[in-house]
Amino acid sequence: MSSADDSVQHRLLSDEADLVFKALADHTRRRILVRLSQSPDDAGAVARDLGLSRQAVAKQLRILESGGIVSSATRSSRRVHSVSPSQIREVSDLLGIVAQGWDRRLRGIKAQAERAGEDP
Amino acid sequence: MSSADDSVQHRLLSDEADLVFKALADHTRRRILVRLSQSPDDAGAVARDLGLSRQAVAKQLRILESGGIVSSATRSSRRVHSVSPSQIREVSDLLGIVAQGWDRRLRGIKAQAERAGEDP
DNA sequence: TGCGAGTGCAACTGAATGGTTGCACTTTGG
DNA sequence: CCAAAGTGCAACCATTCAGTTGCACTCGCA
Repeated sequence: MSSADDSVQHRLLSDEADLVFKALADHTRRRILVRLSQSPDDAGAVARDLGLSRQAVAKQLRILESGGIVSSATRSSRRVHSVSPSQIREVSDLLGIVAQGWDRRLRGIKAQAERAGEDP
Repeated sequence: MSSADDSVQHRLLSDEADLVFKALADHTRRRILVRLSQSPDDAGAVARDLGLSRQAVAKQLRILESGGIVSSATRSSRRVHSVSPSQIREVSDLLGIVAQGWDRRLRGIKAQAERAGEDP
């Protein structure tokens, strides 16, 4: 096991990863994400489009923000939320490395795994 | 608004995506994933390593399987679970496109969107 | 033949969570 | 000046869910 694997596994199990994955795990939050990607807006406008209460959307936006997936800017009394792709790209890259690593490892493991299974 | 965006948004909101994201959202499941990536094994062995009951691990393995993230092979009375990277790669690519798309939208570039998104 | 180690299924519990409602506050515009 | 529309905070409800426990089953081996 290389130190690169250690780094990936550590990041996979970090608190930050937990926030990002949890933020992406909910269907409503992904709907908000899609809606926000079309045009940044305040919680009320998003709520009207998705057929939810303003507070429900605000709550989910807080979770999305905690994962760093959306960012907000307060303008006078309004709060405009927009998608910030950096964290999404981070997770994408991380999972890409993970899949690649396991692909490589699977090729090596396959033979001995079968042998060990056939004759333990 | 290209058809590529429609495809990405549809996949982001699909039931399948829901299963995958939910499977990745839990810390214990990611620990199981990491453990399984080091060597495929049965639920009991994983449970012993992680300090959990066998049934708890089996339950999480079922969720991981429903998301297509791990696959299992029954050998006699044992069930050996291993990571299957295809679904992880799928999510990685999806999020990559999403982040890229939003980056691109900020710059107003559309040419690559049509090429990158052939509709299935 | 029987014991140990593996499996699945099911019920239960406690915690987390998504959504609603209600209230108090700030800002804008007629 | 005051109503409309925005904000945050908090309590409450229903549902989901991770983990445990218990039971019945199958397989391999001594």
